[in-house]
Amino acid sequence: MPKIIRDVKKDIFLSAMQLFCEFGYDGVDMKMIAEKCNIAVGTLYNYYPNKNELFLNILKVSWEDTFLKLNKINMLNMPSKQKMRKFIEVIYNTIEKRRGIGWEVKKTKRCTHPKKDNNIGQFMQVLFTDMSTLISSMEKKDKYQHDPSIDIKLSEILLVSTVIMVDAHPQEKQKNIDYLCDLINTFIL
Amino acid sequence: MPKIIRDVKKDIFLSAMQLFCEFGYDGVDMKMIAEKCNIAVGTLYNYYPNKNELFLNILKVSWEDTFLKLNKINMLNMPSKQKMRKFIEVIYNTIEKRRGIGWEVKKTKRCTHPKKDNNIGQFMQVLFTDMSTLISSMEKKDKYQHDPSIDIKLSEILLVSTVIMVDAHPQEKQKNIDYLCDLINTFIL
Amino acid sequence: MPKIIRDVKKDIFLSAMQLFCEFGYDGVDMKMIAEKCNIAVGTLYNYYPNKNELFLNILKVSWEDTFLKLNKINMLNMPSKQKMRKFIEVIYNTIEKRRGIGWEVKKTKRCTHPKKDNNIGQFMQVLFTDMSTLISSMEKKDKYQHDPSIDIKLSEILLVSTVIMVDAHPQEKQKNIDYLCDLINTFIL
Amino acid sequence: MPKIIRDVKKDIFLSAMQLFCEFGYDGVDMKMIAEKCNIAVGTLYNYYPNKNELFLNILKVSWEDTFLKLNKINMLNMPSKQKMRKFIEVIYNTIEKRRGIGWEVKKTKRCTHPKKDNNIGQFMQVLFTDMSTLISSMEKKDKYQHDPSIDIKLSEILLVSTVIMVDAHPQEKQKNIDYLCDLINTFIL
DNA sequence: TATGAATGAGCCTTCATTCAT
DNA sequence: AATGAATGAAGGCTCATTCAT
Repeated sequence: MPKIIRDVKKDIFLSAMQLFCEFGYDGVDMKMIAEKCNIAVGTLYNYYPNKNELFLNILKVSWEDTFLKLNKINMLNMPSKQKMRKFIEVIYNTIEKRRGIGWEVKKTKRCTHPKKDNNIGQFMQVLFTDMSTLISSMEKKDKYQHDPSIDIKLSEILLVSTVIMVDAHPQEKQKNIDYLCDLINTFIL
Repeated sequence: MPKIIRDVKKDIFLSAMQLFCEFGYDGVDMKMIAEKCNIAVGTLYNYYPNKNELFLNILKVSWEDTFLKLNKINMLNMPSKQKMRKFIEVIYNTIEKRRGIGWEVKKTKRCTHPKKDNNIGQFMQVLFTDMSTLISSMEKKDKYQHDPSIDIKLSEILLVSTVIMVDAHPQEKQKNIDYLCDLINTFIL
Repeated sequence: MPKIIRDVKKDIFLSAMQLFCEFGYDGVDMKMIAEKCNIAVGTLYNYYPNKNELFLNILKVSWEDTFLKLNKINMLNMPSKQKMRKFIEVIYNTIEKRRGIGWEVKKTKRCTHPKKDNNIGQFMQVLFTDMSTLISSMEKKDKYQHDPSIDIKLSEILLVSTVIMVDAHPQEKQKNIDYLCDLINTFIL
Repeated sequence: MPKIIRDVKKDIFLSAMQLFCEFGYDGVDMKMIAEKCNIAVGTLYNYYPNKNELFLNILKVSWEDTFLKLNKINMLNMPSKQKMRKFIEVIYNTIEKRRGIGWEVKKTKRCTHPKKDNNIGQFMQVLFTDMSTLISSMEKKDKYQHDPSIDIKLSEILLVSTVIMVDAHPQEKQKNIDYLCDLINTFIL
């Protein structure tokens, strides 16, 4: 019978995630997180070296899970368009769950805070790249077939468009997904 | 022979714009702006009442000009797709000039600081709405014709997609525009 | 054997009080208070949410204690004039201890900054009112007996007169009190 | 026919007085004064070396006039109590007209801002002294006759009490004056 | 490990005063 | 004398991070 030991690190992770989702990076301070976990501020720093890393970690883990699912879909044997729809559904769900954090997708290299070296933008780059690798396995229409940048661009467009749909029209999930499919399928065979 | 008088207000405007573009709203402080203009911090406040207004002003002016152009295009007598291309070119140019500021798009609904409510998000709402009004005059494909939300969604998707293209692939302007046209034309007749 | 733990909150309270007494509200800044306590500015804000609250707190606590004493006196069974002397002694002592803070009396109605509305004036109103309630239980001379404003006016006059006596003639406590008694007893039976 | 030349110095004086009356010393800034006079801020400094001197000047001139009147009354041949009533009426009127400035009466030596050497408190000392000289010529009741500090104390009490009456009960002028007479006459023969 | 008070650099904004024109 | 833009020191407050217990 396993002893119920509170997994503080997880606790922090989840609480911070909720807060970041609701208020965004700058809208959350370490005290809020600590309070939500019922621990002291100092304790946070026993598990995560700083606010930035904590945020980054949340971002990474959130998407790791998503990528697992995307990979599975990718291995299925089905037409690209069908795959793409499944793709989009998974991405939509992820962003829907993460709300606020989703927005940080739009912080790329340029918008990094100059003083604090937050490498969030860097993470986004990785996210886009990973996503594009998956997309690269889908067949494109002739016109785009030989364009080396099509995959990364599709992944970028898909992600930011999903984010804004989730944010601006949260009630219309199904329709949003349909739009997004139509949108991306423009390029898919 | 034009008098060479330094137009401080313009100076501030431009310097601030560059900085906001590069570092985002939160990444810029009034001292940075003042230093970039070689003026004292206090001087900034002779021209703009506060940081938020300065930013908002940059945003507004940037887009005012753009809307003038978009309106002109809208009145032209030509097929929707042609119009749309011209549209996208204008928008692309605007965002290209303003770069990073585009990212503040994220300040829409959810992610506004609970405490310091700068009304940037409010501005973005207006921007999206105005844009969608213009788009509403273009004929959509049958499938989308009776969807009341299509215009606003197209404007949202167009804007965020343009922002990310400009940001991530600044060297491929022509190709980006082509993609964006293909993307949006998916919905246009 | 009492533990010698520095009570920071008390420390701040006392230091701030001394400074406010000496220099008035506007003459004191948070840095001065912090320096007097040998703490960082930020620490102040761990104990009091802002300068105004800190000041108000000092004001309130100072007078809370005083009102307890005044109430006790009020319940005694003795001629009004005797009561009044006891009253005045207590008030004099309070003001003597708090000195300069008394001057903030001026923050009543009119002279409040239009912009930064600290509610010191509001507090003074309450103070005057409470005081007048106590005074109302004392018998007035016939001439003033039916005047509804006599109590509040007496409390106002008593307080400001005490403040100025304490301030201008700190060495003559006994004589000051005698004057004040004569002054107020003009109206008391 | 005298040319109508705007007396700028007088203009500044009057505008500043009105503003100081309404908003108090700290509630008025040089720009407000300049705007009220329709002159540039810099121009103010051609007439008054700084804000403090301007304020002081207003204070002095305001009271100079009052002292002229008080002196006249003092020379009249009438019972002390009658004189005193006339006295109080003049003082009441002065303070009533000056409202906000009246309050600065209560800034005595202690409450001077430490950094800026404002000698307002100093002025108040002079005011009290002058006033007490006038009062000294009135006959006191036996009990107080040989008290060297009675005159200054009476002047202090009279002034601050008048200020608070004017401020707190502006509608009851006549009654206020009656109270003040009763109050001070306690000491006058 | 946990605590949470302490830190202090940093931010936005104000305003009396100066000075080139 | 008049102008009013420019100055920059201050002031109130925040918050990521540290550290003694």
